[in-house]
Amino acid sequence: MTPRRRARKGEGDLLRQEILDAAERLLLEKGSVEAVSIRALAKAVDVSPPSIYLHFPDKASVFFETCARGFTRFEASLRQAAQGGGDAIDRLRKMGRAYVEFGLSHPAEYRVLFGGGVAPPDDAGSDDPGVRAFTLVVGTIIEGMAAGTVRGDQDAMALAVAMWAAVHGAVLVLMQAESLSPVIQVEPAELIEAVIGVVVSGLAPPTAGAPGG
Amino acid sequence: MTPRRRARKGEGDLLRQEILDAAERLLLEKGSVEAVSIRALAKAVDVSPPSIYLHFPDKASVFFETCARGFTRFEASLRQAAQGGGDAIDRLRKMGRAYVEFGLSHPAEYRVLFGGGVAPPDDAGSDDPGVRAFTLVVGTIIEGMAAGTVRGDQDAMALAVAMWAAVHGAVLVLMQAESLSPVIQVEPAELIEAVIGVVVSGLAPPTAGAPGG
DNA sequence: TGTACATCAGTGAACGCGCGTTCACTGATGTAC
DNA sequence: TGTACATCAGTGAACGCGCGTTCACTGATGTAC
Repeated sequence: MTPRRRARKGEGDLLRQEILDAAERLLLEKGSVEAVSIRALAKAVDVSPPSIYLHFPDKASVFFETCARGFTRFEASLRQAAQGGGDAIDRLRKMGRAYVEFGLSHPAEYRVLFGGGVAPPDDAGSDDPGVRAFTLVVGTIIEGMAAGTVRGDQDAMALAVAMWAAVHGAVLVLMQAESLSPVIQVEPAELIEAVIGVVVSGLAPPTAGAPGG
Repeated sequence: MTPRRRARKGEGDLLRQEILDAAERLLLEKGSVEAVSIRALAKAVDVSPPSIYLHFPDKASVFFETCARGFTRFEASLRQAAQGGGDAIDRLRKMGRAYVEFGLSHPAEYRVLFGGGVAPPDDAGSDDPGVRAFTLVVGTIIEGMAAGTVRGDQDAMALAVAMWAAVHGAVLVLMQAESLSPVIQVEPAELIEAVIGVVVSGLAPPTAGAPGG
């Protein structure tokens, strides 16, 4: 391998960024951290494997950093949805859409972020962007309860988990949409709206006399 | 290693079953097929690695068969819930509980079955137990629509996917309940009921004037 | 019942592979004089 | 401006490891005579 042109002064971070970009790309392609080797990563950025270690202490660190970037983007997209106008229910609907769309457009990254594979650093505490995103949902639900547009007969946190679980499941189910298509003959876009529609109307106050949760 | 006492006549399947049992146990312990090696499996049944190949053509076959057993049990438990009394909504609620309880009591197996890792055989078609279980949900929803207890303004298949996604997400979120506990201070049992309550009331006909899905 | 033999469920050793990581080395870049 | 030198981002080769799988072999079991 002819040596990569050595980084000039001020270009020290160039390879580092290339590595992170390639890690993200390969993760998307391969679907899991285990399936992306340091060797493959090095090849993708046209560098020898040991070069990776000039920029990261070990493999886990590379993917941890990749995930940190992903989480930050995810939170930003949910926050943007939460800041749109409308009442709490409208905003919850928008956040649900943003969540599902993020997941479906970054499937491998999503899997890594929310698959429980990579734990956020212990020192992140509630500064973890995933936690911040969840907190956005909780806050919106509490606002809705105060305004009477969200049912008040359940714990706000429990309702937020319900919403979170539903959209999380929706992403995973829709990711397999191709393999499901022989069974389910419905358009993906319609499925997204159906899932969000069901869970959001489940968040509304129960009709008097209807079976509660 | 002192040779395992050779199987006697009629005991030919003994080791085979021990292997499948151990595979299931190790899968639960390790959490993924990749994390369970043939060598570890052999050690667990106190046999040399090549012995596995006397009973299965390769590693994938061992875990495929393990999963087939799991899927069958899963479908049975959902079917039992579906056969309970009550109207469609009641039965959907029971099926939801059965789904979540199955997932939480067989976490690793659940991950393998529904994580998209192991595909059902192509020749299974709609005889695949997973598909049969899903079909149960669709059928119950259609019954409910006919009886007017389930909303008729959406495709039955789409509503079934919504329900499926919600309970699937619930299982995965609740599996990480320990790591979530600093964030969510709600009892798991309460969370299960909240998720099912939300999705089931979202399946009911929308209140006139309320925002539909 | 006793003995020679076929069967076949088990074995230990070894295969080639890709992995993460370490090591001593190289040579272009930038700098001190 | 020219030259000797320090720096350090890159390199190729090799490490030890565990993996799935194959192979020729073994020896208890069951059977034919």
